[in-house]
Amino acid sequence: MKAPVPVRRRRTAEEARHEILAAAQRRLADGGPEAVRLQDIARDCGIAHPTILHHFHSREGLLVALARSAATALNDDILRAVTAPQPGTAAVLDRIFETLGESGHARLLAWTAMTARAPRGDEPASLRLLADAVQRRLAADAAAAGRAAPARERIGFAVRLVAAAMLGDALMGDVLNRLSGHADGAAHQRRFRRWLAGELEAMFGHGPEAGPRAGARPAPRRRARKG
Amino acid sequence: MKAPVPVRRRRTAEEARHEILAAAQRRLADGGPEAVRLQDIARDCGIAHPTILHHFHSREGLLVALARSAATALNDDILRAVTAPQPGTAAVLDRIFETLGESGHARLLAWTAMTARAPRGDEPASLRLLADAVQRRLAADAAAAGRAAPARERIGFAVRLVAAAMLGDALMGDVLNRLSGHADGAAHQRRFRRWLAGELEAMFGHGPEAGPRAGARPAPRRRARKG
DNA sequence: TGGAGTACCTACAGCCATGTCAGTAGTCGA
DNA sequence: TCGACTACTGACATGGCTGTAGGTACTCCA
Repeated sequence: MKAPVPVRRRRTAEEARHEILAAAQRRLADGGPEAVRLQDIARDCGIAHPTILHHFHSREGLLVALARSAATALNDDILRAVTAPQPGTAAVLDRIFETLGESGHARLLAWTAMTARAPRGDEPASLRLLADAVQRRLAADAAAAGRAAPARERIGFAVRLVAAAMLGDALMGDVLNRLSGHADGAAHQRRFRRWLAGELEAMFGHGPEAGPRAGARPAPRRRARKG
Repeated sequence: MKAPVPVRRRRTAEEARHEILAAAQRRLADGGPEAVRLQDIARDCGIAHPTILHHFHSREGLLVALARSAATALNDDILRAVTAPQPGTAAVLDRIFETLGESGHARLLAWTAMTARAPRGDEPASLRLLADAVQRRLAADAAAAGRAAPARERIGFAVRLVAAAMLGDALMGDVLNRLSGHADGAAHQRRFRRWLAGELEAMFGHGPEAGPRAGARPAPRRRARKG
């Protein structure tokens, strides 16, 4: 009845490490930090737990690797979300939020921060790169519209604001929803992101009316100014 | 040499529970969730670990109590920060950030969210109350200045934005600093809060010039408008 | 002042997660 | 096809953490 599953499946070391990390990430994301147990991860991967130790030397080694992989994965995701072909601000926020929330990156990052297992600052300063990208785009748009480009520092702060807010929201969105008295969390969070997108565009003289008012309108169509 | 420390110190049950929770909170705040061990907490309190079990029945019981106490403590802190006698926006942000960061409430809350040990929604919707308070103040200020009061929904969103951002910053500020390429984290975070305060005041037509520009000025003196 | 109640203790039991060891079985090159 | 290499395994050792049992001492009240 049961298919003759090969008793052993042999992977390359890299494959094995990757599978194990993925399983560990899943465990961490939806079970909290205490759920990262070698035996469970091993079961998820269909291997014996000493194999994990073989590849990562110790549980601590696995956790460090996990933190590193989380950081780089997050970097990649963020950069991809921004480098993507000219989406609206709201779309960017949605995409970042999804990445952070659904793939558990926010949790990974939070856990990383909480346990002080942060990788040695050898990762690229991705938020700075991100701010650079945003600045370039805003400067181009401003030039096209005959306005002055926003100051660099404000852009940096805004990026940080969005990063912190999206992280906080991805991580503790449901708590915030409860504290706000909102029953339907997801919908409210979406409207919140729409609103934030509008405010950001207004903040940088980029919105449909270039005024400070944006309200909770559906995502403003900023492409109109260019077409 | 060693002072004749009383071998046993007898507390009321409430005192004991309180001490234990405080110690547990400290452990959690600066050691991560895996650092909440009965034996360590007991040592911190100068008691034997079965005493903790006597008061909380099990480790899980302690954790649940911890989550509850964290939620109410955070509520209290937030409300106190806002109910306080008319501080500037920047001061409020600083105070909330401190509460969140230094007393480890952000970490407690994050852990609560991560392990899905959230207390049953019986806590007051403190963010809603907070938004109410902010709305009252803004309405009064607007009336005094002969302006229209900001819409309720925008205030709610702004409160949520600030909450998420302050949580994210308190929890993962150093990570954000590294990703932004800022070496001196604390100073940058402070300037960031100043900037955010300015933007918020501008956003609600409340700043010194009521314009969208606020930059990184030192906290605007909005009391001038009233004196 | 004696007894009930309970905060607190020491000692111990059991469990479970990490880590070790010695061996097995795929893979690859000579 | 042989040998080296290594991914992988089952069985076991170990340590530490939670939880139990039974006793001790403090407090309060009749």
